[in-house]
Amino acid sequence: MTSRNPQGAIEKRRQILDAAIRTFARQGFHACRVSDIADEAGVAYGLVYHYFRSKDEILDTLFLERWDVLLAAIREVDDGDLPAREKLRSIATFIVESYRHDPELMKVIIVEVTRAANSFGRRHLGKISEAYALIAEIVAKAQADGEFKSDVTPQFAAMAFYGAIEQVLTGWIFDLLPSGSEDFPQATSFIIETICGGLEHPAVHSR
Amino acid sequence: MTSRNPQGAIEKRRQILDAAIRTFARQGFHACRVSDIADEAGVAYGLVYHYFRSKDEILDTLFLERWDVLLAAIREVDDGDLPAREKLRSIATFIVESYRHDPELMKVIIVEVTRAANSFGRRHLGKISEAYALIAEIVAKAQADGEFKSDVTPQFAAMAFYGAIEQVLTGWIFDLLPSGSEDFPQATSFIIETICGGLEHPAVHSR
DNA sequence: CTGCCGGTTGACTCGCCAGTCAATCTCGTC
DNA sequence: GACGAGATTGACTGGCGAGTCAACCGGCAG
Repeated sequence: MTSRNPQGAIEKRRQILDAAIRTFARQGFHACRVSDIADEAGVAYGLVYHYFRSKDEILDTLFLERWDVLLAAIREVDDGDLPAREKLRSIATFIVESYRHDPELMKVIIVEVTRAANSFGRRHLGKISEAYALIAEIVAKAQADGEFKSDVTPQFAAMAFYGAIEQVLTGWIFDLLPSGSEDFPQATSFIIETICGGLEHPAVHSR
Repeated sequence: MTSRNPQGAIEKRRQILDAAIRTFARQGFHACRVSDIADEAGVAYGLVYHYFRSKDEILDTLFLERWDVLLAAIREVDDGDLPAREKLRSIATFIVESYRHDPELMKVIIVEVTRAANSFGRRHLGKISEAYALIAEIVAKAQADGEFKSDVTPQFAAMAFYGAIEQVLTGWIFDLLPSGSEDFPQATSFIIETICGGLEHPAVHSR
C-alpha cells in the first residue's frame, strides 16, 4: 500500500520543492547546499534524499514540471487558427505572465537551466529545443500562408523571438529593467510589435 | 628589474590564457580543473598560480579583455552619424564576426559569463550593462530624430536586440542552428531586418 | 665563479559538501 | 497492544579539487 501517506508525503515533497525554488533563487544552484534547502523547508537533511535521488534531481523536477506546462501551452496555441502574430502574442504573454506569477521559479528555470548551457541546459537541450521547434513551426506556417515574408528561416526567427523574451525576463530578474505592473503587458506588446513587425511584409513606402 | 622576462613571461601568460579558452570551451568552467588548463598549456600546475591569483581571475581576464573591445567598438559606432539601422547593423556584424573569428572564446564569454547570471554574470553585471546602455542610447537618439517610433522604451529595445543576437549565437554554439559560412551574414541581416523593421515607423497599409 | 632572483615544478593540505546510513519515530492494522 | 512499513532524523564519510609551498632551475650581474 502506498496509502500510508494519506497525502502527507506528497505535501512534504512539495514543501521541499518550494523551499528549493526559494533557495535556488536566492543563492543560486551551485552556491546553495542541500542543507540550506532542508533548513528552508524545515525538514531534516536526510529527508531531502528520501524524496529525491540527488540535488540535481530537484532542479530537474522543477524545470520539467514547468517546461511541460509551457510546451503544452505553446501546442495549444499552435493548434488554434489565429494569425501568427496572435499566436506569438499568446506565447509571449504566457511566458511573461509565468514570470509575473512566480518570478522566483522563472528565475531558477532561466538562470539555472535555460541559460546554463554547460550544466543543466545541456542535459535538457532536447526539451528546450522543442519549444524553439514549435515556435519555428508557427513561423513556417505563417510564411506558407503569406502572413510573414520568407526571407528568414523559421529557425532563426524562433531564436530571435525567444531570445528577445528571455533577455527581457533576465532584465527584470536582475533589475536592469523596470518591472512595475504596467511594464509586463507593455513589454509583451513591444516584443510582438518589434518581432512581428520585422517578420511581416514591409509596407509600401518603406525601403 | 622586470626585464628578466625579455618577453618569455608574457608569452607564457598568453599561453595559459589560450589554453584556458580551449579548456573552458570544451569542458565548461566548473567542470574543468586547473590541472586541465595547465596540461593543455603544457606547463606545471603551480605556474598557473604564478600568473593568476585564482581560477576565477583567468575567466575574468578573458572576459574583460574581450568585452572592452566590444564596448570600444560600440562606442565608435555610436559616435559616428550613420542612421540607427546602420549603427545597429555594425554592432550585430561585429558580434557575429567575433564569433566567426574565435568561436571558442565567444562560447566561453557567453556561456560562462554573460548568461551565467549567478556566478560571473553577477560580478560583471555592470560591465555587461554598459553595452545595453550604449545600445539603448542609439535607440533613444533615433527616436528623438524620428527614425524610430517612440512607443517602446530604448531599454527594452536594447534588451530585445541584444537578446536576439545572443540567442542566435547560442544556437550556433549548441548546433541548434546551421552555421555554414553563408549563415553568418544572413543571420546578421535578418536580425537587423526584424528588429529595425519593428522599431521603425510602420508603413501605410500595414495593421 | 658565485650569488641572486624570477620562473618553474608538482606533491601535498585542507575545507567543503553531496550523499550514506543506522537509529528513531509515527501511525495504521490486526 | 504490538507489529511493521514508511517517514524522519542528523552525525558521519569520502572524494574532489582549489590553492600552497618548499625545492629546484637557469641565466645575468658583479
